[in-house]
Amino acid sequence: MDRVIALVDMDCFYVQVEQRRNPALKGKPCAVVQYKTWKGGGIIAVGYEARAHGVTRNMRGDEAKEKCPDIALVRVPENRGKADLTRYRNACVEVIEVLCKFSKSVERASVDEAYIDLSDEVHKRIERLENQQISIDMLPNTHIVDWNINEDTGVTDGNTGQTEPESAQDKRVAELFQWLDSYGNKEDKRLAIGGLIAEEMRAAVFQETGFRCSAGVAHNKVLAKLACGLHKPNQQTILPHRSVQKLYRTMPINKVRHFGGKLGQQLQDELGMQYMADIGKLTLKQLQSQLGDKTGAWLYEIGRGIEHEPVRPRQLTKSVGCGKNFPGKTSLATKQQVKHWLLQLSLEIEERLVTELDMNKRSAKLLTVSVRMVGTPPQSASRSFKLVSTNAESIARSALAVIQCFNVAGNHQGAWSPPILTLSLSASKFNDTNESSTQSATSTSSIGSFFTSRASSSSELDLPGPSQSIESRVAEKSGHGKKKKRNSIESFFAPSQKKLKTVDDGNELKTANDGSDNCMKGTGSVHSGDAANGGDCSEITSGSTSNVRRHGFFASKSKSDVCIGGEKPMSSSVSQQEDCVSNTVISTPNLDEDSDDGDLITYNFKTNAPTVASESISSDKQNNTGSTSDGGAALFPDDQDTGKHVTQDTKCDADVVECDKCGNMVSVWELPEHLDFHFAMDIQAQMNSQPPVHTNGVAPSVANVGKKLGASGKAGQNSKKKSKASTNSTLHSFFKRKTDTTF
DNA sequence: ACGGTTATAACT
DNA sequence: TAGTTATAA
Repeated sequence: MDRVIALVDMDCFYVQVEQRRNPALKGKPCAVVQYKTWKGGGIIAVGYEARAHGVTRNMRGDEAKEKCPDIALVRVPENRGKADLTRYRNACVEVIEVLCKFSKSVERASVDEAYIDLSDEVHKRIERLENQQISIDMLPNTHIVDWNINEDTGVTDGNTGQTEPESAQDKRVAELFQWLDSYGNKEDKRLAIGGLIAEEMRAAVFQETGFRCSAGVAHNKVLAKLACGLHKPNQQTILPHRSVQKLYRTMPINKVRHFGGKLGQQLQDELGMQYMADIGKLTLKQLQSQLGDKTGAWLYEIGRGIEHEPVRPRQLTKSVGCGKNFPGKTSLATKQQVKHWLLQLSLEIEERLVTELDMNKRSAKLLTVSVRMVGTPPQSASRSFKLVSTNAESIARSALAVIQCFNVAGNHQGAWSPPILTLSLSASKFNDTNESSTQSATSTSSIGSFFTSRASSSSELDLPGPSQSIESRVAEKSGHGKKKKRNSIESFFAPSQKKLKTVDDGNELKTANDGSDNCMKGTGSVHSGDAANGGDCSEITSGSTSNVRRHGFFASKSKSDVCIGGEKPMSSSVSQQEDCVSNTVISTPNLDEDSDDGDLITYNFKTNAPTVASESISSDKQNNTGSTSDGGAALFPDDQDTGKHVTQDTKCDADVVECDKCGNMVSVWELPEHLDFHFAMDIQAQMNSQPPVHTNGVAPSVANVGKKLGASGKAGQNSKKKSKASTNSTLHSFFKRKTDTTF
């Protein structure tokens, strides 16, 4: 009771946003839907006029039309084939900004809700206004949950037989008056002032954004939220501590925050509870023995209207994610589809991350890919990897690499087995790019400085955002000890940047920035111990020796060679290991075959991952999928869809980009290899024009890589060819082949 | 076929 | 500690 908390909830937010954009919709029954084809689209917001006709969320557009023929259905914008909620997120920012004028601690709870801790503000006003009375007209839209009047909607109390609107208003005023006049404790007075501030906040929100909202004011978050829902559009409710028990007596458990799911069901099913008041009937011991010490203690207090969850000052989200469902028959059953959607989602993520860096000076460090697959029940799983580039294609490739283990379909035929029902990407672990960026990667080693300088100079040519963030990470990481050197080497193999025009289904043109590959992080250590140390992996920095972007080929090698964490997704963790073969450097596929999709990555991934400590089996739920820990390479023969597939794939896949180097259209999934081609071409040109200089690390590195690669060459035929990779002739043959198949 | 997100606790 | 899953909104 030491706090005064307000929960502001925007009324049918999306609808209001649309009505503001199109004023003609104001006052009319309307709803916002996404996707129109399936039964008129799914409703995600309903205006109050439409609610009056029985339209609800979780209803299809068609049903809404039946209930309310006049309803205006506004469609959520669609981008890259998926719903795009940017418009609403932006509107939310407007609101949050207004709220922040009233308190330092504003927590964005969702796109349309925010908690505000008004304690400090209330305290200030008490000192200033001292004994000033709070009059009813200062709380024009405020309701009080009091002890002697039946709350809950229009259920007549049987007392007065007046007209609805009037009686309601009279009741509100009467209660408010009674409360203001009767309270004697400090707590209620503070809540009253909180209500006053809430009125001001809501007025300001409306004035500055045009949006109406409701609010709840109480001593904690749960009660503020509960109170807010008592009087909804454009009103607010104060819930004094004294009124809690009365309210609880008729409040169904599942209506309260935290009790809407399993917990609430459990309380009802196992403890026979029905209303919130029932919680308070059990002793602390009883609750704890039934639900555990922690939950029990928490429940005990909630039952008494007490809760301590703090309002966490945070206006920005902790993660940026996007996803899409592919229900029923639309499930993704081919690699083509999976790749296509991964790219679409990645494009949105990229856009949002760039904006994030731009607007809030921060960048995400982790990318989590989640999938839900057909099964009974549907199976979910997620994998994450260190994010080193916001580049969509890079993200998409890495994402594919880490979820390919879930595809148990025959490698060929481009099938994806259990079909995917949901695909989503989420970027998190944001770090401010402000500070860390400046203190460059002061790698003292000659090699280090050599590559470092190269990297930075080349990145200057690129888009400011992403490239800079990469550098900052380099600096950050190079900070501690021995990893520095590795970074330098990694940077050599890491992709450089290059701008590419992406043609999306022939409709949009987009500029892609750097090409550093995500999923490319290195632990640098070969033993499991270190590797298991998950997040400790150093990242590959972006370095370049040419203006061409390259990853697949050389990058892969460096990974398998040095055993740089490579594609290994973040650390150990059960399932991943299953896919892993062993940390031994196994053949690294080569451009030759896997030219198709950046599957190359996947392959490496498997071979490397195992560096992690071998533990656990852990539940692994029902994960059929990769579970078959067939450590062998057989499991994921990583679609070595060979040459022809490549061409075929390229043709079928609409996700193609134009290579700046040669002007050819190339599938983004082949880009790394394609660019390797140019890169190698350049090297060859250099070699031909001037005698080989194998002095300081540079050339040797390349040669080394080539060797290892060859030694561990994938399967028969090509491995031979590879083994000579370090020689000119090999390079030559490589070019030749590439040229033949790709062009 | 309740979609798209976001957050946090729990488990390992 | 941190990745993955479950829960809740």
